[in-house]
Amino acid sequence: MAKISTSSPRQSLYEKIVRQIGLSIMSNKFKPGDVLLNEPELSLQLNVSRSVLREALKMLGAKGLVAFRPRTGTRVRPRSDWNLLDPDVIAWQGEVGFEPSFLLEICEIRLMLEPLTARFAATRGTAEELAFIKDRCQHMQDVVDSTGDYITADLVFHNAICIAAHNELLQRIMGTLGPPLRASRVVTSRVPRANVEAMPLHWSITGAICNRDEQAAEESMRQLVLSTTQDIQRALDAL
Amino acid sequence: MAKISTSSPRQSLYEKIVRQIGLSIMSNKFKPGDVLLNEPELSLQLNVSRSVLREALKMLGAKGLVAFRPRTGTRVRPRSDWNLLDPDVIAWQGEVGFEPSFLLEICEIRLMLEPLTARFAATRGTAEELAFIKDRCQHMQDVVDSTGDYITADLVFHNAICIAAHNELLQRIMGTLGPPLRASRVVTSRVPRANVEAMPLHWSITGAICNRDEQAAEESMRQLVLSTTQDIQRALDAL
DNA sequence: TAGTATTAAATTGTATGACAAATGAGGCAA
DNA sequence: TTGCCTCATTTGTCATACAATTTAATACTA
Repeated sequence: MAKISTSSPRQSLYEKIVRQIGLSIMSNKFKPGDVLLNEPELSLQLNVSRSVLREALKMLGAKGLVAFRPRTGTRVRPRSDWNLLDPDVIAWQGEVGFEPSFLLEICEIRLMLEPLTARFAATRGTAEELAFIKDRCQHMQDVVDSTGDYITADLVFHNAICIAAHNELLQRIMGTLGPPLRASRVVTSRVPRANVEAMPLHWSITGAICNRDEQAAEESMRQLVLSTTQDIQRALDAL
Repeated sequence: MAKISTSSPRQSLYEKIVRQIGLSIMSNKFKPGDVLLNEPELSLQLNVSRSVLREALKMLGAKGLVAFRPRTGTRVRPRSDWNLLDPDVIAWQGEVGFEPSFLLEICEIRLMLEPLTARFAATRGTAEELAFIKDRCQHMQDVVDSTGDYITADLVFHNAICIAAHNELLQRIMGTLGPPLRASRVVTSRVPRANVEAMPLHWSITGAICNRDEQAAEESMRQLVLSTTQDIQRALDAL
């Protein structure tokens, strides 16, 4: 088995600093509106040179997390300015723990995107892509009893459909929404029956797409997402 | 009248460099896979210090445009890795000229998002928010003969609906999709009749939302987006 | 006193030079 | 051929100095 490390083979110093400050912002250690320590002091406190600190801050600035002004300092921007779809921003939020409201918002976005995605897959998917979808659906069936594997297989399945829809921007959005979805699935998959009970819907989606039945593909996908959303909502309420 | 400048009151040097290299990438002057000049030479060529160049490159790296490796150099990443929803990335693409395929992809995303957005607005919008939607619809009517104003009014109208839907993530996505939408509207609005002919649909959306009629709101919004998409498609085909 | 211009201090912005660390390529040997 | 070693190239990191910008205090004037 190769390296498992999710993110840090050999992280550069500036990458560590980016991550560290990014996490500090997500965890509300630095709140929006707050002014960070000035660069010389902050670099001293983090034990890095000012160059490294600045490069890290610039990266955070590029993600919309902070803004710079001479004399005033570096300020954490309001949440509405953050690039919420930036992979790092999403990942850091996940490490700190997603807000339930954020997860529900993602479910809503998914409810908007996925049904039409399935429709487009049915319309435009190549024979190979449809075969792959079917294959991945079968794989879900195979690992239906293994919670962790099932979640991964589920994400791969939905991603396969997304690829068949032939929309690069859509793939990008769904891709960045993957990790939070995984997070919410972990919650819902506590109930072992949920996986088994969701399989019929997955099969009907797969069947509809492979039969080029746009309408059925869209509708069954809508049902699936609705059902998943309800599961997540219930699970979050139970906390 | 205050400053009109759309973007550059007094741009810092590193901001100029970010923009410059970013545009070079978008315009395919640096293609994905290409290796940039090494930092000392590039900084010499751009006439800035290596610090400034590095901070700029780090910002581009934060947006997924480039990757760094010792000895190998700084390489332009494949388009699939770009943060396509980053405001700057979108803006730079726009300055260079959007790919027609990209605009069509955006239309598809819009077709996915907006109908349900209208539905949620009908369900969850406050009285003030609904009043504002109505107000903005009226404003569209008022400026229906002024192409430029109409496009802006249209974007504001759709944004008002988005706000009433109460989904922060959705607002973010629609917000970043705004500029490219404006770009495509500029194409379609050449046909003067298009504006006038679209008004009835806008009014029925507004009416449905204000009457809390979710179903009608969703459906009429779907019709509007479909019709707009067809206009854009025709306009692009005609090029 | 009020209002305005000036000055000063604090912070980011920019430049330069030096060295460390990592990596890929080529040569060398088993 | 294969594996190891050496070396050159490039990014990574550090330190220091000074410029530019902006806010705030201060002095000055009406």
